Amino acid sequence: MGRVVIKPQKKSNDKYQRILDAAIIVFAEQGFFRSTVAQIAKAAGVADGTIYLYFKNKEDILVRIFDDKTRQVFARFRVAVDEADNAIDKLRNLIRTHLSEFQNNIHMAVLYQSETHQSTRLVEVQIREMSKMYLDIVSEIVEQGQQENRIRKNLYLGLVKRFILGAVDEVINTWIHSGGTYELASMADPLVSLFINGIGTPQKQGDTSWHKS
Amino acid sequence: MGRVVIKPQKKSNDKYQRILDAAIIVFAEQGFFRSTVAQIAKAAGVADGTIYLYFKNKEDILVRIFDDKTRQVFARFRVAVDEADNAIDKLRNLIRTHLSEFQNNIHMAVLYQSETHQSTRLVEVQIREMSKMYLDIVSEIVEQGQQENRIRKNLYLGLVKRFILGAVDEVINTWIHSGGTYELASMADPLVSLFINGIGTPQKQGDTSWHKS
Amino acid sequence: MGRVVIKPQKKSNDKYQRILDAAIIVFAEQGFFRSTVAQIAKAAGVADGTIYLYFKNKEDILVRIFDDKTRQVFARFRVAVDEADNAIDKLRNLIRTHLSEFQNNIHMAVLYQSETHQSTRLVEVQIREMSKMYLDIVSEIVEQGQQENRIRKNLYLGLVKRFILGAVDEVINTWIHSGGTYELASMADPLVSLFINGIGTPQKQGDTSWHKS
Amino acid sequence: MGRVVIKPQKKSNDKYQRILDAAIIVFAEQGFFRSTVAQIAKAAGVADGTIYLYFKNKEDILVRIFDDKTRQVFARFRVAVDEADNAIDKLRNLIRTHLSEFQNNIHMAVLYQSETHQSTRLVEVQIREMSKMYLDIVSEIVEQGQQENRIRKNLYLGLVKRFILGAVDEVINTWIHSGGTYELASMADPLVSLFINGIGTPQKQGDTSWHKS
DNA sequence: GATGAATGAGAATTCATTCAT
DNA sequence: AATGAATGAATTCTCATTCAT
Repeated sequence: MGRVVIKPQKKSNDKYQRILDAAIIVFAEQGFFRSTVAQIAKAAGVADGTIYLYFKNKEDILVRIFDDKTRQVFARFRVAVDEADNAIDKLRNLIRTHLSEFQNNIHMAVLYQSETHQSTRLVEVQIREMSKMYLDIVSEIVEQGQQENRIRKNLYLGLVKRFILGAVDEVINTWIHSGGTYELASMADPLVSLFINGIGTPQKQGDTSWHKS
Repeated sequence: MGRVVIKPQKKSNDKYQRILDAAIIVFAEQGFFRSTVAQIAKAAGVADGTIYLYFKNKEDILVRIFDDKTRQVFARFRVAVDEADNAIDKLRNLIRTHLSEFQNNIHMAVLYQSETHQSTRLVEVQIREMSKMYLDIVSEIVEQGQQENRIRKNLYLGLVKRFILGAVDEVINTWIHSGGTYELASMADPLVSLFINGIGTPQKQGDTSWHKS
Repeated sequence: MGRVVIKPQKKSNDKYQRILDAAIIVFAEQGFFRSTVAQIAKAAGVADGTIYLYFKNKEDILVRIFDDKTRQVFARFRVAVDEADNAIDKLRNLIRTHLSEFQNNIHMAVLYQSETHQSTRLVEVQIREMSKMYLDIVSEIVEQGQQENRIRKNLYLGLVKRFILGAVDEVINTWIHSGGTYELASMADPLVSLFINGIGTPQKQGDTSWHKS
Repeated sequence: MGRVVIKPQKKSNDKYQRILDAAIIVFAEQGFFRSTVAQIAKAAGVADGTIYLYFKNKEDILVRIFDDKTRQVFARFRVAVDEADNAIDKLRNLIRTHLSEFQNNIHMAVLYQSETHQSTRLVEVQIREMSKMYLDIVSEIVEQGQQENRIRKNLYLGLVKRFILGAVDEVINTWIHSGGTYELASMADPLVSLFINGIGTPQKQGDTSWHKS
């Protein structure tokens, strides 16, 4: 996949990309089931039949979107995290990148939200993989934070990961349903603060941890 | 099959409920668009045409599910919250009820997760209303907690609400995709602890702001 | 329940009439195929199933309408014709009655127009019979007129009958599609005049009609 | 007109015509409502779905039949009329063409008879337009005849038009219901004679003959 | 490779008719 | 007799996919 530049290949690749990009928009705007292959073809500026030269069927388009596009996005998460040193900064970089990538790509954000919350996912494998990748990064950060003594040690890591991912997801979902207007990335710092400090008053002995009762 | 004869209720209400209950299962298992009216009819033990005596069309079934079922569930949240005195306990009751209601109603949980994360929702109005109801309860609790000095005052309330709802949602979503096997309600206390205390180490005094690096 | 036996019988008859009358209106307004049995039942103020106590099926309603109602109307044509002495007056009475009956019964007029011009008539037998009855009356009148020397003898009777019936029908059809507003019966005299005198200028002599007498 | 235009293809034009022609026959034989799209497709030798590449829906097929076919027919009336000089000959040409066109096109004749006599017409606009066109031609002829002193001047023109059109229509309708067997066009001359001379005895002021042959 | 016309399986919905009450 | 809920056959229309050009 890396060498490139052979003419027919390039041209094909061009159509492949155009179809993929068109599909992202059409799927995001109408949902997978309400979208028709004809709509995607029209949006991509190709004939209906051409779709089937590049994709096995309608569902395959969705699968490839997740294969190609979301992998790229998630790769950037890795980079962003590696750019920071301590756990808190890593977490902040992760969330900031997460929010800004989705902000720059509202159609992918919509697709991702929609597909991840389906019970019978069309892209089950891909989502599991990406979800795991994301949660592994968070795990890594949390564990580093614990070593750095910036993050508490008596945590249920499996839950902490959901806690963080879920909050970020919901912020994105709210943004989507508001029409994607306001500045999403600016939510990163306040979110990290909530993750780290919680909402409780710090001065109290305040331990309401779950293992108590 | 012969001994226990359950009388077919002459009350049409019976059929209405049977169709509704059947639809919840079918929609949850296959998704709205992959489900056919014939499947629902079969699951409900009625003829295809009978569906249309009780529902305007396929979409109307989904709308009524949200109108009827989820309202009932959300009414219980209110009750649970009112049973507690202080804000922390209210929050714990809310989340515990939320989790246990969805645990007892996995199909509704699936439907709810799916519909709330669609971009073009079929039940937009209902979801907006319920979402607002839920977030209002959370607001109320947070504000009471601030008066009780149990919850910090320098909070961005709009974000705090998403932060809490998102985390709970993600816990439910994870549970659904694990097959709904483990005890969901037991996540309530650990979650509340995370909300209140965050994941940061508490020993640092006075640092409650997020912009301090 | 068995005490009063007379009432139900009368009541039944009442229901029969109500259904028939309701059906005439519904069929006229929507056409036979677009009308539903449920609509007729509702218009008649009876239950759907009740229709089937009085009529074999939907088509049977239409048949009975023609059997009952139109026979009554055509009976009056006979009476009107018999009230006049000479052929011209008989023709005038026939047409005047025809127009005024249909004017007083626009829904029947609509039904009649519609059904008589269908290729596969649902009431073929009835229409043939009534058509014959009408044309026979016209024949009778024309023949009497020929004996009275009021009507030409070198006529193709089969055509003359159509010529008269067609013109009257078209006048009615035009009236229907104008909304049935103006005075239909007033067309009788001018029509008869056209039938008798034609539209040609009378002054010429030395007749050469279309076939050599 | 702002109708939705369906792609006029070169090769597909063939299919368009085949569907149209098949539909004329199917509609004529069974009536619009009893005809199914599947029947038309089968008669045209195409798949059911193919119909919808060329027509918006079932009703659209009927509309296009009237748009396309009947306009052609009516155009010929104009030509036939223009070929004659005096009013009587024009009228004869009109009626002769009318009868022979419908004779050569019995299915269209059936469709036309049926649709024009419906109260709620599916092709209201088209029929109104064609009806007006026809009646305008008749008006023109009559007025010319009056100038030529071949047609009486004290006529109610609105009625005369109906009188002529109705008689012709009825002759066609009778022919249709006889099975379309005999020679329809041969009715033209006798009909014109009836229009001109009427059926009354000319004894008063002599003859009412309309032409010298 | 591209095309887009053609296909036909499949789905939603309607409604005449039946039948238990 | 009267009801009207229930039925399911029948119909219209959509759209993913194919294939001849």
